[in-house]
Amino acid sequence: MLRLGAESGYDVKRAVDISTRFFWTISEAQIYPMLHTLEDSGLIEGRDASQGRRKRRAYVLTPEGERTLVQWLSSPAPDSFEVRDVAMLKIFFADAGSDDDAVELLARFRARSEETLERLYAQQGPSSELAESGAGKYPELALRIGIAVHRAMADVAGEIAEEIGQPEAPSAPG
Amino acid sequence: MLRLGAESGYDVKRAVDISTRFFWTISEAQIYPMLHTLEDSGLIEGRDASQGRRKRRAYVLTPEGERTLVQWLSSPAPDSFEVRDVAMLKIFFADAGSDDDAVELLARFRARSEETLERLYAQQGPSSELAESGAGKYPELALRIGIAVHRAMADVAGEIAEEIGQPEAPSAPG
DNA sequence: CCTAACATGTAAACTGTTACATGATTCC
DNA sequence: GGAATCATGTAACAGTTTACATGTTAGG
Repeated sequence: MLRLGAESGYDVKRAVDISTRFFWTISEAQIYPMLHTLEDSGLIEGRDASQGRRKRRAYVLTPEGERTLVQWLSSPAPDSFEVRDVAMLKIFFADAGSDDDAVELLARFRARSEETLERLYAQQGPSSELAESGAGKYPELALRIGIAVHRAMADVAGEIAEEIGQPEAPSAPG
Repeated sequence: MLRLGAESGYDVKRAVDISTRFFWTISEAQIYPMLHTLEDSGLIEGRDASQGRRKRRAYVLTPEGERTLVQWLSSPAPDSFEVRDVAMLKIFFADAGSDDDAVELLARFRARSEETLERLYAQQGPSSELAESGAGKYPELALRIGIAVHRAMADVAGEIAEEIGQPEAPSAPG
């Protein structure tokens, strides 16, 4: 994030909240200790950037930090992928309840993705905070992947809810 | 999982590994203490099911456990959704490296989803472990959502990789 | 005979969150 | 004057994983 224009820990937190948070979150309590650790290991360098009495520390990547970042990008180690989704869990175990309950579950699942999509769409285009930060092209491509994923989730949830609502091959109505 | 046919802690772990693990994982070290906790609170009931000298404890849901499960399914509390994906993070920060590195990143991202898809497809159909366990219809629908998500990820990653490989509007070839 | 699968458990370590604590500055 | 935002930090807690520890049984 420092490489993409963030200077302070506060900046980093804000950047994460509007960009990576759909596939990686952090809390403030992690950031400040981590900045100290990174500075101690020489990957970033901080300088005092206090404005008047408000204290502030501005960091930049050191050449070694930049190298380490590039190495990490091309490291062949398997990239861990973890999902923890209570909504999916509820759908999985929905046989315990009624079909109506399950349709409700799927509706909520879908609504969640639709809401996420709205926020993701808002980040697209040249006037968004993401584009204006001049971060490069890859953050926007990551955004596109996020949109594709939530679009797929919303669509398939809608499909399934409809199928449950009207069971297949009704045996002679009336 | 006890409701879907698992009896022992070992059964639960196996069931998780072949079904929910794409949206919820657990380790063995969580299961056995949790089974004790659930038994203490009266939601499940265990009996000794040792076979010869091999000790084994078989659990079933109590009526109260069943009620609690159904309540959980219909509880209106927001369902937390967390993703932690190192591959997405690398794509997001790929401006730090070369386009070739990014294409490689996307290829691996895609391959990961394709591999996951193979395992998910293997669980579909009437001869799969999932279907044979007679768990009901919702586990299969959850599976369908997983397939849709990974299908979308693999497809969009392929698209993007192709776009980077051949930049748009080439200015007079040769 | 040996390996894989069945089966249960604990201790230590690690990661991350929530809540708390403090204070400055800007904008309405 | 008050709320929102900028800004940094710590302590306690919760949740989870890794590594260890142990023993049985079935099948090649």
